[in-house]
Amino acid sequence: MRLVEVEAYLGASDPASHAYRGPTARTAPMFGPPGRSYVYFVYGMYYCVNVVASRSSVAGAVLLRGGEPIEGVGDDARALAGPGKLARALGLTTAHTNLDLVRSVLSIREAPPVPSARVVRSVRIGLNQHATTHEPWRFYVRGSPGLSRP
DNA sequence: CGAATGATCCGA
DNA sequence: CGGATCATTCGA
Repeated sequence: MRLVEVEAYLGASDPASHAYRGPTARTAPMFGPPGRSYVYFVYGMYYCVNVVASRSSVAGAVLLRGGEPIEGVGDDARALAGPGKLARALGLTTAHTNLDLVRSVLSIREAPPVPSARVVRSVRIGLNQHATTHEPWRFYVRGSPGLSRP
């Protein structure tokens, strides 16, 4: 798949982040080395996949919120549209948390750059409590069918 | 809009 | 321990 929507989460400075109140068993990967996965279970039925993106001991990760299928014709264009659906389509669960994404079963690779005119930067969505950060830490490809919100 | 559905975390 | 919470999704 091709990633078309992501959101950034930091640590102590980001009230909306799972890492806001320090490390726990669940959020430990967020405080570990970059390039690993952080997968968690929400709402009793969905998993969400993150890529840890800051150096060890500094919390920071990127939530994968949307993707477009690129292999397998006839794929539902919206099968990866949303963090819960993306994790489900990839078959990822908490069993896949804290895995090395560079040299492991999963791999994230560089792709031809998306023209910057098609990249939109906005505020994060789906956040409840906390004065949700007003920082524009959500990035997505304009018009993609793989977005969590069409 | 609200239900589904269960792990997690904090406060007591 | 108990209950409030939740970075979601789907269907009325």
